[in-house]
Amino acid sequence: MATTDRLERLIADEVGECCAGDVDDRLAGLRALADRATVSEPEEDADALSALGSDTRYRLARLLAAADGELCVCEVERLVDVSESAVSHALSTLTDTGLATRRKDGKWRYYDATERAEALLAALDSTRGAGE
Amino acid sequence: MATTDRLERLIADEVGECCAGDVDDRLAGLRALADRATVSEPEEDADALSALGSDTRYRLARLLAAADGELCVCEVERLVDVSESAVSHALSTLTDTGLATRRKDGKWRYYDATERAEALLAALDSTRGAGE
DNA sequence: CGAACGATTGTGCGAGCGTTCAATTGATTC
DNA sequence: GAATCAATTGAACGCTCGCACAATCGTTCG
Repeated sequence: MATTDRLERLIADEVGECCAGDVDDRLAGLRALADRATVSEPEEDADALSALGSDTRYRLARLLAAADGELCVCEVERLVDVSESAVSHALSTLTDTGLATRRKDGKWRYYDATERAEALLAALDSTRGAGE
Repeated sequence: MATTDRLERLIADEVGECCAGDVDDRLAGLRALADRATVSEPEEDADALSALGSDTRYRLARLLAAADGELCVCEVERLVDVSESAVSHALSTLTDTGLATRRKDGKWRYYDATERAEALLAALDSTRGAGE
């Protein structure tokens, strides 16, 4: 691990003085913080977020969430201005990352937004324009 | 706009028969859906999501949210395994996308998670592993 | 079976992202 | 003012991602 020089100076700046014990305490606090910040499946989370972070996938998720039920691919396709292939790719990604569900019915495929997608979009809606 | 052939066949499959009025009704519904799915600042949303979608930025946001107060860059820096510059870049991106706040105090810079970041992380936590 | 159809999948290319390295900015101290 | 220090910024590299195009899969119907 790196030197504790800078951390030592930070503590000295903050509380005036600093002894070795203070540095140890701060380091222990940081380790506890790291533990607290650890979640079970961080990659799943990041995958879902970056999936929703693409324009077309974001729009598709909005559409699926706004619909009061599932939508057929051929319906969604009319509402975005990308190719049919791109829509299929995007919906597959959303499904793989737990943001949409897929149901087959004959030749048709129906998609719907999952609880997780709706929760993320709701989180965005409830904090829009909030500076802090 | 493209042909309505496929949509017409979908409606015929779903409800047995289909007249021109049915197609028009469905199209009107889809247009209404598109309106409902439109939000005021979609790019802001997508920027925030893709910002959180990067591994290091996700970890940093988790740390800031788990801390009960602001953190100095030199503290955060010890908790991730990337360069100091990368941490700075990541924190700047989080700040630009409304997921973190920056405060200057002398030589030191303190960052904190915004309400928006905490809402998104909470949404992920509350839906972890939920297949839907 | 073979044709028609909805949807998916693979490929290739251009654009954008994340990282490191090097240089710089602001602020503090001597 | 020069030196030191915390942090930021810019440039460049490598890599991934999103899209369109073409081919393919799975289903339905004659």
